[in-house]
Amino acid sequence: MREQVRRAFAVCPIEVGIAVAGGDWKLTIVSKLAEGTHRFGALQRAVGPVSAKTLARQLQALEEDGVVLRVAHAEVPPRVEYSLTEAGVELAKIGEALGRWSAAYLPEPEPVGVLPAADDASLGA
Amino acid sequence: MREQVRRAFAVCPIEVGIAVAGGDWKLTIVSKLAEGTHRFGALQRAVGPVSAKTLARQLQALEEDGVVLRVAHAEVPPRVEYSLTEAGVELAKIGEALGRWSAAYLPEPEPVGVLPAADDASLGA
DNA sequence: CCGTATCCTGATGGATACTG
DNA sequence: CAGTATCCATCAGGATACGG
Repeated sequence: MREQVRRAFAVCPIEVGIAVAGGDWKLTIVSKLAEGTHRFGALQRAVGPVSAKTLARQLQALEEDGVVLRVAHAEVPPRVEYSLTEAGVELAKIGEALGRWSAAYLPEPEPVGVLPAADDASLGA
Repeated sequence: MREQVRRAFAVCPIEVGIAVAGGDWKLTIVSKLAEGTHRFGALQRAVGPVSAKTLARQLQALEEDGVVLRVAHAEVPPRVEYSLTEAGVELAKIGEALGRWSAAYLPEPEPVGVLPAADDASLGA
């Protein structure tokens, strides 16, 4: 378990959860792994615009906190597969809930330059 | 809505949720407010070892993201009361779920200096 | 292919002192 | 009481180059 997580225990369980899941990309990584085992490269493409360094670090942190499982195959070229532990599966559900929450309560900002479609009313009498 | 949140929309809803709730103390603040309206000072004591500056900033962010409601009373001495919006109430539920998750899956680290109780087995044959 | 090493930047968060 | 201003340390995260 990481030091950051250990320190959060002194405060409250919610902060522990934030310490584990709070970093950028982390819950997205977990939600992608909830769909199935991914290799490193596939995961990077699935998650979005995340750098390899950051993805690797977040995966290490998640592994150390018991959320993801890492299996390296001794092959050439190398193949490393990531999946969820039981704790990870449960955490993924919370991630899904958070995604639903933001979709429900935070209106997507209109992209700049996109005008609302004209309808009959806007054409006047 | 804050710029950080706006950018997260380009990735996925989960990252939006992280952008809103991911900061240190934020979910703890929300969970405390779920127990009822708090004044600034009371909230600071309830949350834990958070500095006034950080608490004020997190509250501003949460207000801007539509999670908390801030009501300032024109009195001397000043009185400011914080409470949750409907979105905040829902977010608090996710915070509770995260707290339960960490309590269930992350074993509390033993405080340094505490030794496991000796039992018969440890005394050897 | 799967990372790590290095360097860099900006954001976060605490301490302290101060204001309305 | 409820913050804000300033300074500061730390760290998260990206870019690039390189190693196994």
